Amino acid sequence: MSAAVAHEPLTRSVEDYLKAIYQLSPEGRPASTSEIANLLALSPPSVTGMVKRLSEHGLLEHVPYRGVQLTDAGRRAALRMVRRHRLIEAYLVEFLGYSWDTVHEEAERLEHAVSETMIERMAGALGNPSVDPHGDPIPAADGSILERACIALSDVPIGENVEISRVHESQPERLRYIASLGLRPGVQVTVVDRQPFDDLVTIEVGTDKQVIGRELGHALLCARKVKP
Amino acid sequence: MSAAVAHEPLTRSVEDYLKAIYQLSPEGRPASTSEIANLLALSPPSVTGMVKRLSEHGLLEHVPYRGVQLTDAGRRAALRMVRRHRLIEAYLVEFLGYSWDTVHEEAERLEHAVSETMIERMAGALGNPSVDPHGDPIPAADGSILERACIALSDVPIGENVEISRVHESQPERLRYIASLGLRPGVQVTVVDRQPFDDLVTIEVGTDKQVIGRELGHALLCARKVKP
DNA sequence: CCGAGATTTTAGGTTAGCCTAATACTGTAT
DNA sequence: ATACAGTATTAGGCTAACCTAAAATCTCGG
Ligand SMILES: [Mn+2]
Ligand SMILES: [Mn+2]
Ligand SMILES: [Mn+2]
Ligand SMILES: [Mn+2]
Repeated sequence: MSAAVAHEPLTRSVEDYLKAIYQLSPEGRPASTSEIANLLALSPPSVTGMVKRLSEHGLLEHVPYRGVQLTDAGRRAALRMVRRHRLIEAYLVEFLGYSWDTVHEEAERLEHAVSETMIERMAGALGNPSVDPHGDPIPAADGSILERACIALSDVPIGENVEISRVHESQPERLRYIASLGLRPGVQVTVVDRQPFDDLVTIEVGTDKQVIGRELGHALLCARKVKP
Repeated sequence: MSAAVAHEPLTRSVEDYLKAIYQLSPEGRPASTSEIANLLALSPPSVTGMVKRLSEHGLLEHVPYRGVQLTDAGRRAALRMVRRHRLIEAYLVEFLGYSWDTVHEEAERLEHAVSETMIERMAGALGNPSVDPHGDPIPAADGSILERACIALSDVPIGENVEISRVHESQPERLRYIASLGLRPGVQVTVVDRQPFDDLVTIEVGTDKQVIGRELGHALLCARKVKP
Protein backbone atom coordinates (compact mmCIF):
# COMPACT_ATOMS: atom_id res chain seq x y z
CA MET A 1 0.00 0.00 0.00
CA SER A 2 2.39 2.73 1.21
CA ALA A 3 4.72 3.76 -1.55
CA ALA A 4 8.11 4.89 -0.25
CA VAL A 5 9.62 2.83 2.55
CA ALA A 6 13.20 4.03 2.92
CA HIS A 7 12.79 7.09 5.10
CA GLU A 8 15.08 10.02 4.54
CA PRO A 9 14.87 12.32 7.54
CA LEU A 10 11.68 14.36 7.55
CA THR A 11 11.87 18.13 7.39
CA ARG A 12 10.65 20.41 10.13
CA SER A 13 7.61 21.34 8.04
CA VAL A 14 6.70 17.74 7.35
CA GLU A 15 7.01 16.86 11.02
CA ASP A 16 4.72 19.73 11.99
CA TYR A 17 2.14 18.74 9.37
CA LEU A 18 2.04 15.16 10.58
CA LYS A 19 1.74 16.19 14.20
CA ALA A 20 -1.04 18.64 13.34
CA ILE A 21 -2.99 16.06 11.37
CA TYR A 22 -2.63 13.56 14.18
CA GLN A 23 -3.89 16.08 16.70
CA LEU A 24 -6.84 16.98 14.49
CA SER A 25 -7.91 13.35 14.24
CA PRO A 26 -6.41 11.05 16.84
CA GLU A 27 -8.97 8.34 16.02
CA GLY A 28 -8.44 8.51 12.29
CA ARG A 29 -11.40 10.56 11.09
CA PRO A 30 -10.23 12.55 8.05
CA ALA A 31 -8.83 16.04 8.65
CA SER A 32 -9.72 18.79 6.21
CA THR A 33 -7.35 21.05 4.35
CA SER A 34 -8.66 24.15 6.02
CA GLU A 35 -8.44 22.70 9.52
CA ILE A 36 -4.80 21.93 8.90
CA ALA A 37 -4.19 25.33 7.32
CA ASN A 38 -5.82 27.00 10.28
CA LEU A 39 -3.86 25.06 12.90
CA LEU A 40 -0.52 25.68 11.19
CA ALA A 41 -1.32 29.27 10.17
CA LEU A 42 -0.77 28.55 6.47
CA SER A 43 -2.86 29.16 3.36
CA PRO A 44 -5.09 26.34 2.15
CA PRO A 45 -3.23 26.01 -1.18
CA SER A 46 0.03 25.48 0.69
CA VAL A 47 -1.58 22.64 2.58
CA THR A 48 -2.96 21.05 -0.58
CA GLY A 49 0.52 21.14 -2.06
CA MET A 50 2.21 19.59 0.96
CA VAL A 51 -0.52 16.99 1.34
CA LYS A 52 0.13 15.87 -2.21
CA ARG A 53 3.83 15.40 -1.47
CA LEU A 54 3.14 13.58 1.79
CA SER A 55 0.75 11.18 0.15
CA GLU A 56 3.36 10.43 -2.52
CA HIS A 57 5.71 9.57 0.34
CA GLY A 58 3.17 7.19 1.82
CA LEU A 59 2.66 9.18 5.01
CA LEU A 60 -1.00 9.90 4.49
CA GLU A 61 -3.90 9.27 2.14
CA HIS A 62 -5.66 12.10 0.46
CA VAL A 63 -9.08 11.94 -1.14
CA PRO A 64 -9.44 15.23 -3.01
CA TYR A 65 -12.12 17.49 -1.55
CA ARG A 66 -12.64 14.94 1.22
CA GLY A 67 -9.66 15.23 3.56
CA VAL A 68 -6.58 13.34 4.65
CA GLN A 69 -5.87 10.42 6.93
CA LEU A 70 -2.49 9.32 8.24
CA THR A 71 -1.15 5.96 7.16
CA ASP A 72 0.52 3.73 9.70
CA ALA A 73 3.88 5.22 8.77
CA GLY A 74 2.45 8.71 9.11
CA ARG A 75 0.90 7.99 12.47
CA ARG A 76 4.15 6.50 13.73
CA ALA A 77 6.04 9.63 12.70
CA ALA A 78 3.37 11.84 14.27
CA LEU A 79 3.45 9.98 17.57
CA ARG A 80 7.20 10.22 17.60
CA MET A 81 6.87 14.01 17.40
CA VAL A 82 4.19 14.09 20.09
CA ARG A 83 6.49 12.09 22.38
CA ARG A 84 9.34 14.48 21.71
CA HIS A 85 7.23 17.56 22.23
CA ARG A 86 5.78 16.42 25.53
CA LEU A 87 9.03 15.06 26.94
CA ILE A 88 10.77 18.32 26.11
CA GLU A 89 8.03 20.26 27.87
CA ALA A 90 8.36 18.07 30.93
CA TYR A 91 12.14 18.41 30.94
CA LEU A 92 12.06 22.18 30.68
CA VAL A 93 9.66 22.47 33.60
CA GLU A 94 11.53 19.96 35.76
CA PHE A 95 15.13 21.01 35.10
CA LEU A 96 15.26 24.46 33.60
CA GLY A 97 12.73 26.41 35.60
CA TYR A 98 10.12 26.85 32.88
CA SER A 99 6.46 27.25 33.75
CA TRP A 100 3.70 25.53 31.81
CA ASP A 101 2.78 28.63 29.83
CA THR A 102 6.20 29.05 28.21
CA VAL A 103 7.22 25.49 27.35
CA HIS A 104 5.11 25.00 24.27
CA GLU A 105 6.88 27.50 22.06
CA GLU A 106 10.32 26.22 23.03
CA ALA A 107 9.30 22.59 22.49
CA GLU A 108 7.80 23.43 19.12
CA ARG A 109 11.30 24.18 17.85
CA LEU A 110 13.37 21.74 19.89
CA GLU A 111 11.25 18.73 18.93
CA HIS A 112 12.82 18.88 15.47
CA ALA A 113 16.41 19.40 16.55
CA VAL A 114 16.98 16.91 19.34
CA SER A 115 18.47 13.48 18.59
CA GLU A 116 16.86 10.21 19.56
CA THR A 117 19.66 9.75 22.07
CA MET A 118 19.02 13.07 23.74
CA ILE A 119 15.27 12.50 23.96
CA GLU A 120 15.80 9.19 25.70
CA ARG A 121 18.36 10.75 28.05
CA MET A 122 15.83 13.41 28.95
CA ALA A 123 13.15 10.77 29.46
CA GLY A 124 15.55 8.90 31.74
CA ALA A 125 16.41 12.00 33.76
CA LEU A 126 12.67 12.51 34.27
CA GLY A 127 12.10 8.88 35.24
CA ASN A 128 10.07 8.11 32.10
CA PRO A 129 7.06 10.24 32.96
CA SER A 130 3.65 9.31 31.59
CA VAL A 131 2.23 12.82 31.27
CA ASP A 132 3.52 16.28 30.34
CA PRO A 133 3.02 19.51 32.33
CA HIS A 134 -0.44 19.96 30.80
CA GLY A 135 -1.49 16.45 31.75
CA ASP A 136 -1.26 15.13 28.19
CA PRO A 137 -0.08 11.53 27.93
CA ILE A 138 3.44 10.94 26.58
CA PRO A 139 3.55 8.19 23.94
CA ALA A 140 6.07 5.44 24.69
CA ALA A 141 9.16 5.07 22.51
CA ASP A 142 7.39 2.23 20.65
CA GLY A 143 4.53 4.54 19.73
CA SER A 144 1.94 3.22 22.13
CA ILE A 145 -0.09 5.83 23.96
CA LEU A 146 -2.38 5.49 26.94
CA GLU A 147 -5.32 7.86 26.62
CA ARG A 148 -7.23 7.97 29.91
CA ALA A 149 -10.97 8.41 29.63
CA CYS A 150 -11.95 11.96 30.39
CA ILE A 151 -14.83 14.38 30.20
CA ALA A 152 -14.89 18.09 29.51
CA LEU A 153 -15.56 20.19 32.60
CA SER A 154 -18.50 21.69 30.69
CA ASP A 155 -20.12 18.26 30.61
CA VAL A 156 -19.70 17.29 34.25
CA PRO A 157 -23.10 16.91 36.00
CA ILE A 158 -24.03 19.12 38.94
CA GLY A 159 -22.77 17.90 42.29
CA GLU A 160 -20.04 15.70 40.89
CA ASN A 161 -16.48 15.94 42.16
CA VAL A 162 -13.82 15.39 39.49
CA GLU A 163 -10.07 15.73 39.10
CA ILE A 164 -8.65 17.91 36.36
CA SER A 165 -6.45 15.63 34.28
CA ARG A 166 -5.55 17.63 31.16
CA VAL A 167 -5.52 21.26 30.13
CA HIS A 168 -5.94 21.60 26.39
CA GLU A 169 -4.58 25.05 25.81
CA SER A 170 -1.29 26.36 24.49
CA GLN A 171 -1.65 30.15 24.56
CA PRO A 172 0.61 31.47 27.35
CA GLU A 173 -1.79 34.19 28.44
CA ARG A 174 -4.67 31.79 28.84
CA LEU A 175 -2.52 29.24 30.63
CA ARG A 176 -1.42 31.89 33.12
CA TYR A 177 -5.04 32.78 33.70
CA ILE A 178 -5.97 29.17 34.28
CA ALA A 179 -3.11 28.78 36.74
CA SER A 180 -4.24 31.93 38.52
CA LEU A 181 -7.58 30.22 39.17
CA GLY A 182 -5.72 27.40 40.89
CA LEU A 183 -6.58 25.00 38.06
CA ARG A 184 -3.98 22.51 36.87
CA PRO A 185 -3.73 18.74 36.41
CA GLY A 186 -4.35 16.88 39.64
CA VAL A 187 -6.58 19.53 41.19
CA GLN A 188 -10.02 18.45 42.52
CA VAL A 189 -13.07 20.49 41.60
CA THR A 190 -16.79 20.13 42.26
CA VAL A 191 -19.46 21.36 39.87
CA VAL A 192 -21.97 23.24 42.00
CA ASP A 193 -24.13 24.86 39.30
CA ARG A 194 -24.83 24.89 35.56
CA GLN A 195 -26.58 27.43 33.34
CA PRO A 196 -28.92 26.22 30.60
CA PHE A 197 -27.10 28.46 28.06
CA ASP A 198 -23.51 28.82 26.86
CA ASP A 199 -22.18 25.81 28.77
CA LEU A 200 -21.55 27.92 31.84
CA VAL A 201 -20.65 25.90 34.92
CA THR A 202 -19.88 27.05 38.45
CA ILE A 203 -17.19 25.09 40.22
CA GLU A 204 -15.70 24.92 43.65
CA VAL A 205 -11.90 24.77 43.83
CA GLY A 206 -10.87 24.35 47.42
CA THR A 207 -12.83 27.13 49.08
CA ASP A 208 -13.17 29.34 45.98
CA LYS A 209 -16.07 29.43 43.54
CA GLN A 210 -15.50 30.16 39.84
CA VAL A 211 -17.75 30.48 36.82
CA ILE A 212 -16.27 28.73 33.80
CA GLY A 213 -17.34 29.57 30.23
CA ARG A 214 -17.63 27.40 27.17
CA GLU A 215 -14.13 27.60 25.77
CA LEU A 216 -12.38 27.06 29.06
CA GLY A 217 -14.86 24.39 30.08
CA HIS A 218 -13.98 22.43 26.96
CA ALA A 219 -10.23 22.90 27.45
CA LEU A 220 -10.31 21.44 30.96
CA LEU A 221 -10.57 17.67 30.74
CA CYS A 222 -11.51 15.83 33.88
CA ALA A 223 -11.35 12.31 35.28
CA ARG A 224 -14.52 11.10 37.00
CA LYS A 225 -14.28 9.31 40.29
CA VAL A 226 -14.70 5.56 40.07
CA LYS A 227 -17.96 4.36 41.69
CA PRO A 228 -16.93 2.48 44.85
CA MET B 1 28.80 51.33 6.38
CA SER B 2 26.67 48.26 7.09
CA ALA B 3 23.50 48.29 5.02
CA ALA B 4 20.60 46.54 6.72
CA VAL B 5 20.15 47.15 10.44
CA ALA B 6 16.76 45.66 11.32
CA HIS B 7 17.60 42.02 11.91
CA GLU B 8 15.06 39.41 10.94
CA PRO B 9 16.00 36.12 12.53
CA LEU B 10 18.90 34.46 10.75
CA THR B 11 18.40 31.06 9.15
CA ARG B 12 20.26 27.96 10.20
CA SER B 13 22.43 28.15 7.09
CA VAL B 14 23.32 31.77 7.68
CA GLU B 15 24.23 31.06 11.29
CA ASP B 16 26.50 28.21 10.26
CA TYR B 17 28.21 30.34 7.61
CA LEU B 18 28.91 33.13 10.07
CA LYS B 19 30.25 30.73 12.68
CA ALA B 20 32.45 29.02 10.10
CA ILE B 21 33.87 32.30 8.85
CA TYR B 22 34.56 33.43 12.39
CA GLN B 23 36.36 30.19 13.15
CA LEU B 24 38.43 30.47 9.98
CA SER B 25 39.60 33.96 10.89
CA PRO B 26 39.11 34.90 14.53
CA GLU B 27 41.47 37.87 14.16
CA GLY B 28 39.82 39.22 11.01
CA ARG B 29 42.15 38.01 8.26
CA PRO B 30 39.99 37.33 5.18
CA ALA B 31 38.61 33.81 4.73
CA SER B 32 38.54 32.34 1.24
CA THR B 33 35.55 30.89 -0.54
CA SER B 34 37.10 27.45 -0.75
CA GLU B 35 38.05 27.35 2.94
CA ILE B 36 34.44 28.07 3.81
CA ALA B 37 33.16 25.57 1.27
CA ASN B 38 35.49 22.95 2.65
CA LEU B 39 34.57 23.53 6.29
CA LEU B 40 30.83 23.45 5.59
CA ALA B 41 31.04 20.64 3.02
CA LEU B 42 29.44 22.76 0.30
CA SER B 43 30.43 23.59 -3.27
CA PRO B 44 32.39 26.81 -3.85
CA PRO B 45 29.64 28.33 -6.03
CA SER B 46 27.13 27.85 -3.22
CA VAL B 47 29.43 29.77 -0.93
CA THR B 48 29.89 32.58 -3.44
CA GLY B 49 26.12 32.88 -3.69
CA MET B 50 25.53 32.95 0.05
CA VAL B 51 28.41 35.36 0.60
CA LYS B 52 26.78 37.75 -1.83
CA ARG B 53 23.52 37.66 0.12
CA LEU B 54 25.29 38.04 3.47
CA SER B 55 27.24 41.05 2.30
CA GLU B 56 23.99 42.64 1.10
CA HIS B 57 22.67 42.13 4.61
CA GLY B 58 25.70 43.85 6.08
CA LEU B 59 27.02 40.78 7.88
CA LEU B 60 30.31 40.59 6.02
CA GLU B 61 32.38 42.30 3.37
CA HIS B 62 33.35 40.50 0.23
CA VAL B 63 36.14 41.52 -2.13
CA PRO B 64 35.70 39.29 -5.19
CA TYR B 65 38.55 36.84 -5.65
CA ARG B 66 40.05 38.08 -2.38
CA GLY B 67 37.89 36.66 0.39
CA VAL B 68 35.43 37.74 3.06
CA GLN B 69 35.63 39.44 6.43
CA LEU B 70 32.89 39.68 9.02
CA THR B 71 31.51 43.10 9.86
CA ASP B 72 30.85 43.99 13.48
CA ALA B 73 27.26 42.79 13.09
CA GLY B 74 28.51 39.55 11.53
CA ARG B 75 31.06 38.96 14.26
CA ARG B 76 28.44 39.59 16.93
CA ALA B 77 26.12 37.03 15.37
CA ALA B 78 29.00 34.56 15.01
CA LEU B 79 30.06 34.91 18.63
CA ARG B 80 26.49 34.43 19.70
CA MET B 81 26.49 31.08 17.89
CA VAL B 82 29.85 30.09 19.35
CA ARG B 83 28.52 30.84 22.84
CA ARG B 84 25.46 28.73 22.15
CA HIS B 85 27.40 25.86 20.71
CA ARG B 86 29.87 25.65 23.57
CA LEU B 87 27.30 26.09 26.32
CA ILE B 88 25.18 23.35 24.83
CA GLU B 89 28.20 21.05 24.69
CA ALA B 90 28.97 21.78 28.32
CA TYR B 91 25.36 21.22 29.36
CA LEU B 92 25.10 17.89 27.57
CA VAL B 93 28.25 16.60 29.24
CA GLU B 94 27.31 17.87 32.70
CA PHE B 95 23.63 16.95 32.80
CA LEU B 96 22.80 14.40 30.14
CA GLY B 97 25.70 11.99 30.29
CA TYR B 98 27.30 12.86 26.96
CA SER B 99 31.01 12.40 26.41
CA TRP B 100 33.16 14.92 24.58
CA ASP B 101 33.19 12.98 21.34
CA THR B 102 29.42 13.03 20.84
CA VAL B 103 28.43 16.55 21.88
CA HIS B 104 29.53 18.39 18.77
CA GLU B 105 26.99 16.90 16.40
CA GLU B 106 24.13 17.43 18.82
CA ALA B 107 25.17 21.03 19.53
CA GLU B 108 25.51 21.74 15.82
CA ARG B 109 21.73 21.34 15.49
CA LEU B 110 20.58 22.60 18.88
CA GLU B 111 22.50 25.87 18.65
CA HIS B 112 19.92 27.04 16.09
CA ALA B 113 16.82 25.87 17.92
CA VAL B 114 17.30 26.98 21.49
CA SER B 115 15.88 30.29 22.72
CA GLU B 116 17.91 32.99 24.38
CA THR B 117 16.07 32.20 27.59
CA MET B 118 16.97 28.54 27.48
CA ILE B 119 20.63 29.22 26.73
CA GLU B 120 20.89 31.49 29.75
CA ARG B 121 19.08 28.95 31.93
CA MET B 122 21.60 26.33 30.83
CA ALA B 123 24.46 28.71 31.53
CA GLY B 124 23.00 29.33 34.97
CA ALA B 125 22.60 25.63 35.72
CA LEU B 126 26.28 25.20 34.79
CA GLY B 127 27.38 28.15 36.93
CA ASN B 128 28.38 30.26 33.92
CA PRO B 129 31.36 28.18 32.85
CA SER B 130 34.24 29.80 31.00
CA VAL B 131 35.23 26.82 28.86
CA ASP B 132 33.49 23.96 27.06
CA PRO B 133 34.35 20.24 27.28
CA HIS B 134 37.14 20.69 24.72
CA GLY B 135 38.67 23.56 26.64
CA ASP B 136 37.45 26.20 24.21
CA PRO B 137 36.49 29.51 25.80
CA ILE B 138 32.79 30.36 25.97
CA PRO B 139 32.06 33.93 24.86
CA ALA B 140 30.08 35.97 27.39
CA ALA B 141 26.51 36.99 26.62
CA ASP B 142 27.81 40.47 25.66
CA GLY B 143 30.08 38.92 23.01
CA SER B 144 33.37 39.31 24.85
CA ILE B 145 35.68 36.32 24.71
CA LEU B 146 38.79 35.56 26.70
CA GLU B 147 41.34 33.73 24.56
CA ARG B 148 44.12 32.42 26.75
CA ALA B 149 47.57 32.39 25.19
CA CYS B 150 48.50 28.91 24.08
CA ILE B 151 51.01 26.98 22.05
CA ALA B 152 50.59 23.89 19.90
CA LEU B 153 52.02 20.76 21.48
CA SER B 154 54.12 20.38 18.32
CA ASP B 155 55.87 23.63 19.17
CA VAL B 156 56.65 22.99 22.83
CA PRO B 157 60.44 22.85 23.43
CA ILE B 158 62.06 19.71 24.76
CA GLY B 159 61.99 19.36 28.51
CA GLU B 160 59.12 21.74 29.04
CA ASN B 161 56.14 20.75 31.16
CA VAL B 162 52.82 22.17 29.93
CA GLU B 163 49.12 21.78 30.60
CA ILE B 164 46.78 20.82 27.80
CA SER B 165 44.22 23.59 27.64
CA ARG B 166 42.27 23.00 24.41
CA VAL B 167 41.67 20.11 22.04
CA HIS B 168 40.88 21.36 18.57
CA GLU B 169 39.18 18.37 17.07
CA SER B 170 35.56 17.50 16.42
CA GLN B 171 35.66 14.05 14.82
CA PRO B 172 34.29 11.56 17.36
CA GLU B 173 36.69 8.79 16.44
CA ARG B 174 39.72 11.00 16.88
CA LEU B 175 38.42 12.43 20.13
CA ARG B 176 37.95 8.94 21.52
CA TYR B 177 41.51 8.12 20.53
CA ILE B 178 42.81 11.25 22.23
CA ALA B 179 40.89 10.40 25.38
CA SER B 180 42.30 6.87 25.27
CA LEU B 181 45.79 8.40 25.49
CA GLY B 182 44.76 10.15 28.69
CA LEU B 183 44.87 13.53 26.99
CA ARG B 184 42.21 16.13 27.80
CA PRO B 185 42.07 19.71 29.02
CA GLY B 186 43.78 20.11 32.37
CA VAL B 187 46.21 17.22 31.93
CA GLN B 188 49.95 17.88 32.44
CA VAL B 189 52.42 16.61 29.87
CA THR B 190 56.16 16.93 29.43
CA VAL B 191 57.87 16.97 26.05
CA VAL B 192 60.79 14.58 26.33
CA ASP B 193 61.88 14.36 22.68
CA ARG B 194 61.39 15.90 19.25
CA GLN B 195 62.21 14.62 15.77
CA PRO B 196 63.65 16.99 13.18
CA PHE B 197 61.00 15.86 10.65
CA ASP B 198 57.20 15.78 10.58
CA ASP B 199 56.74 17.65 13.86
CA LEU B 200 56.93 14.43 15.82
CA VAL B 201 57.16 14.93 19.58
CA THR B 202 57.45 12.40 22.37
CA ILE B 203 55.57 13.27 25.52
CA GLU B 204 55.24 11.93 28.99
CA VAL B 205 51.72 11.73 30.39
CA GLY B 206 51.85 10.58 33.98
CA THR B 207 54.03 7.50 33.65
CA ASP B 208 53.26 6.77 29.98
CA LYS B 209 55.25 7.89 26.96
CA GLN B 210 53.51 8.72 23.65
CA VAL B 211 54.69 9.82 20.23
CA ILE B 212 52.47 12.54 18.81
CA GLY B 213 52.32 13.31 15.08
CA ARG B 214 51.82 16.54 13.24
CA GLU B 215 48.04 16.70 13.03
CA LEU B 216 47.43 15.74 16.61
CA GLY B 217 50.29 17.91 17.82
CA HIS B 218 48.62 20.91 16.23
CA ALA B 219 45.19 20.03 17.62
CA LEU B 220 46.45 19.92 21.20
CA LEU B 221 46.89 23.46 22.48
CA CYS B 222 48.88 23.92 25.65
CA ALA B 223 49.38 26.53 28.32
CA ARG B 224 53.02 27.14 29.32
CA LYS B 225 53.92 27.40 32.94
CA VAL B 226 54.54 30.91 34.20
CA LYS B 227 58.19 31.49 35.15
CA PRO B 228 58.19 31.78 38.95
C1' DC C 1 -32.82 19.90 -8.75
C1' DC C 2 -30.45 24.26 -8.94
C1' DG C 3 -27.72 27.89 -7.67
C1' DA C 4 -25.22 30.57 -3.82
C1' DG C 5 -21.67 30.29 -0.71
C1' DA C 6 -18.07 27.74 1.32
C1' DT C 7 -14.33 24.84 0.61
C1' DT C 8 -10.68 22.99 -2.09
C1' DT C 9 -7.68 22.63 -5.80
C1' DT C 10 -5.08 24.43 -9.81
C1' DA C 11 -2.23 27.86 -11.93
C1' DG C 12 1.43 30.65 -11.61
C1' DG C 13 4.99 33.01 -8.91
C1' DT C 14 8.64 33.86 -5.09
C1' DT C 15 12.65 32.95 -2.05
C1' DA C 16 16.34 30.36 0.16
C1' DG C 17 19.79 27.12 -0.62
C1' DC C 18 21.85 23.99 -2.84
C1' DC C 19 24.14 21.76 -7.34
C1' DT C 20 27.20 21.15 -11.95
C1' DA C 21 29.45 23.01 -15.96
C1' DA C 22 31.52 26.78 -18.02
C1' DT C 23 34.10 30.95 -17.64
C1' DA C 24 37.09 34.41 -15.50
C1' DC C 25 40.67 35.79 -12.70
C1' DT C 26 45.34 35.48 -10.12
C1' DG C 27 49.83 34.53 -9.13
C1' DT C 28 53.75 31.89 -10.32
C1' DA C 29 57.22 29.57 -13.07
C1' DT C 30 59.51 29.35 -17.06
C1' DA D 1 55.96 38.19 -20.90
C1' DT D 2 52.97 34.33 -21.04
C1' DA D 3 50.91 30.27 -20.24
C1' DC D 4 49.29 27.23 -16.85
C1' DA D 5 47.36 25.63 -12.54
C1' DG D 6 44.57 26.70 -9.05
C1' DT D 7 40.82 29.39 -7.26
C1' DA D 8 36.62 32.02 -7.73
C1' DT D 9 32.64 33.55 -10.07
C1' DT D 10 28.87 33.30 -13.39
C1' DA D 11 25.31 30.81 -15.78
C1' DG D 12 21.73 27.87 -15.53
C1' DG D 13 18.93 24.48 -13.02
C1' DC D 14 16.68 22.04 -9.11
C1' DT D 15 13.73 21.24 -4.78
C1' DA D 16 11.12 22.51 -0.68
C1' DA D 17 7.84 25.56 1.01
C1' DC D 18 5.47 29.16 0.96
C1' DC D 19 2.04 32.84 -1.38
C1' DT D 20 -2.25 35.04 -4.22
C1' DA D 21 -5.76 34.78 -7.71
C1' DA D 22 -8.67 31.99 -10.42
C1' DA D 23 -11.20 27.82 -11.28
C1' DA D 24 -13.43 23.67 -9.67
C1' DT D 25 -16.17 21.11 -6.59
C1' DC D 26 -19.20 20.28 -2.84
C1' DT D 27 -23.27 21.25 0.15
C1' DC D 28 -27.51 22.76 1.35
C1' DG D 29 -31.66 25.62 1.32
C1' DG D 30 -35.45 26.68 -1.31
MN1 LIG E 1 7.33 22.03 15.68
MN1 LIG F 1 1.87 19.98 26.48
MN1 LIG G 1 24.99 24.43 13.32
MN1 LIG H 1 33.65 22.26 21.73
